[in-house]
Amino acid sequence: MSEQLPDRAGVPSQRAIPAATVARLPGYLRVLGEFANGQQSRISSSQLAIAAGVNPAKLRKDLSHLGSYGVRGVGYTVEHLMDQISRALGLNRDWPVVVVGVGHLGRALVGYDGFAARGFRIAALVDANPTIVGQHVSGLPVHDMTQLPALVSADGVKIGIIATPAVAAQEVCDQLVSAGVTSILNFAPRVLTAASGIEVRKVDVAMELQILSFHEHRRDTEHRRDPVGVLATGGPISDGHAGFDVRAEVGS
Amino acid sequence: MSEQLPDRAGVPSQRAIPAATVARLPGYLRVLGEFANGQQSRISSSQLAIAAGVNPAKLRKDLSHLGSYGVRGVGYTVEHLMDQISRALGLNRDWPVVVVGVGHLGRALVGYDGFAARGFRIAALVDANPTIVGQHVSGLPVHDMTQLPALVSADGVKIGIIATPAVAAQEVCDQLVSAGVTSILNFAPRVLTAASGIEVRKVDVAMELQILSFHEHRRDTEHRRDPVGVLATGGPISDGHAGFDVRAEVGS
DNA sequence: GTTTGTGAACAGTTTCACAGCT
DNA sequence: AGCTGTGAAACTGTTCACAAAC
Repeated sequence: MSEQLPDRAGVPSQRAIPAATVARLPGYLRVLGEFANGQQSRISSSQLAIAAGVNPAKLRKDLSHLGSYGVRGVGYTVEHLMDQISRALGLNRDWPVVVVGVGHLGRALVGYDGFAARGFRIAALVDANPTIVGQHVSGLPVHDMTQLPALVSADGVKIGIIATPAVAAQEVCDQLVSAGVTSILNFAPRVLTAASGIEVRKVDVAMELQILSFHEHRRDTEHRRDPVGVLATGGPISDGHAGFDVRAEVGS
Repeated sequence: MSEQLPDRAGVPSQRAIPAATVARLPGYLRVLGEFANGQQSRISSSQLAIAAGVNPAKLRKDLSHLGSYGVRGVGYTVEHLMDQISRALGLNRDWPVVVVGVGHLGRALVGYDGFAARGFRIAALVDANPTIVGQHVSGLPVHDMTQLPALVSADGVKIGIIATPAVAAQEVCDQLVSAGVTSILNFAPRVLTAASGIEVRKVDVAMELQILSFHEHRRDTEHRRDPVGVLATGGPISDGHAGFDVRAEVGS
């Protein structure tokens, strides 16, 4: 941030992008894609920020971490910005992905178009259930778990998705890691333990609903105690999208 | 935190639970449930913290915001703690939920057991597609969008789930809000705009994958430039689960 | 002895406000 | 004029370390 490594070549330093920034870049990228479709070739920080649901200053600081330079007095070039963000995220290549667990959720994931749109290609489907193995889902065959190491190494798969029941998740995680996967997206409601170099992220619907429940509950009890205004209760949860106007932009 | 409101009755203040804490409470609750199943009635902060994948100090601070008191030298009572967390999250009641969009994803959600387990009851399924309307999914009829206001008010639904294609999401969001829903979980890859009192959370698979892609990309480029160690690149992304041992506990 | 609860130090993130460039 | 990039301030969140309680 303040530490500006000189960086070997004249390449703008992409060292040390803050975690919070990385988590927002995909959102910017999607919104930029919409502007590009709308034939717009230049965009200002406030235009993009409002569309992405963030504060303009935050957006500019985020972009500054990429070494991405807009033009003062003018704004950013939509295409150039998309290119820079894609590069920072490593999206200018194809990422083969293996999906373990081909139940309802796994099928929903396989059928999701947003996958291919960003360069994620489903390289293989794997399941432990013998009645599912051998089926074809969206044109892809479902393999047995024993095939996992071969499938992963054949395609150089580094990203795995766990869409199994909770009880199987840790075992699947271990097998993915020993097959060579180093990034995991876990949909099972279970804490996963993995070696320290492995990046594990989770999507947990029940947890999200419980957070919403908290808000509804708070709303109730506050109305009861304080019918006029809102007591100090701390801002939005977790991702911390700050609403900054009457209509708050939320989500990505 | 430092401000200790005296609070009207002798009730421990549950004012101002930090957003980051609220986001972790569901995880604690699940892990506690596992210990309860295992017949364990008392638990220490470090035991629970390790199982939940967080730092023990963080866990204790989180619990202290609930006014939840353990016993020094002993630990916490599993059942009492579950009760306190449930209460803080508003889970000691039933929450009817409406699901809009009954495609692959919607069906996966409807079939997900974790729902009912925490008191979330699917009150209604709604879809805009005439070929889906009238079908039964997991025993529940799919209603037409025009029925939304009636369904929501009949059951006092406050929580809505959007599982539609991206193009429909904002329109659905508006309709949910005008029907009386005040908390929304959005699965569509689209920024939603809603009135400031409405709580919107999102689940975005493509975004999660892109964050994993960033990590894989960074791993690649670092190995290339710095084969020995790891350069300063900032910690884990977003939720900030700090690994604090050789095996990092991740997820919830 | 053990373990909690918490002030204080630290780290990360957001926002402000303005200098600097077009 | 307009808009970006960025120090500095403000805020939020995490971790340490220890006094207090059992």
